Amino acid sequence: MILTIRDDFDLARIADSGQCFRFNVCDDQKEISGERGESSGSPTYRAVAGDKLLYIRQTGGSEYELSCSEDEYETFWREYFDLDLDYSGIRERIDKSKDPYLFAASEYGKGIRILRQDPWEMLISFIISQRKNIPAIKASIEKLCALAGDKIGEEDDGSAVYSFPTPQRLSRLSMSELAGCSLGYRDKYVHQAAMDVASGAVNLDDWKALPDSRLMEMLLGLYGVGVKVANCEILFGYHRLDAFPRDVWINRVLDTRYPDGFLFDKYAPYNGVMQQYLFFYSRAGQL
DNA sequence: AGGCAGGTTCTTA
DNA sequence: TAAGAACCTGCC
Repeated sequence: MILTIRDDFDLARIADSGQCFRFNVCDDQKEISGERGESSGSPTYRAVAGDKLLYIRQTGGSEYELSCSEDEYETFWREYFDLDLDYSGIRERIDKSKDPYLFAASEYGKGIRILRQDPWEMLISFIISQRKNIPAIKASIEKLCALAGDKIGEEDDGSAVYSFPTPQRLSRLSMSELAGCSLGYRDKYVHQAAMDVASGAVNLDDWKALPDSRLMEMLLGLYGVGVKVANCEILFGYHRLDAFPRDVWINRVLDTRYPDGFLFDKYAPYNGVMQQYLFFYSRAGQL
């Protein structure tokens, strides 16, 4: 299907923003419609979320070609891309003269959106993320999916695409199988989280109703979840846009650029969006 | 070869 | 309550 998106929306920046680990650019000139028309310019991206698979490509200024049906777009991907929230309006809250660094970061990261990803998938992904770089995180997640997910598609080269494992499937993996996914010392965290969710002892959907402070408490009660991972889960898994995960990059920015403090009050309830701009900008070497 | 990567847990004072 | 060490693995 063809879609028009006028608000901030940049596939390359979203894919590289660090909030998602199964949203990648396709190597060669992947065709979406199947016709072998000359696909000029912009590359195709592949997004995998839960058991959904999407190919998407920018075809014009604000026009995009998606591999899904209009029905699947309306029931899933529209919400996934958070297309009902006005990100350019959020950017306009930044005062160029009063906060020049964030302004520059927001210009650099224009087009980033906070995807509405699944709490379960985000929990496992960010437990795995601790003390790993992004390629290593992605590699571990793909191994888990291949081991405990279902085949949901096939690439042009014949390789299979797998869904993210359900809690039940993941909880049934042995420790040696988990070790085979290069999880390192995180294997026990992943196993315990899968057991907790699969058994029903933890119900991540019920937690959607909790106030921020209670949600944070519950997350910190999980084995292998500390403050940073909990904040990532709150921002990316529960889409609470004021959460502000502090990792090494963000701490570096706060230390060097905001010695007198970041304007959290000013940017509420969208501090998490600002965090994404800062993270993306600093990680690109702009410090 | 040693250090480090989107941290958290465990141990010790 | 607060530092400091230990932790898997892969890649400079």
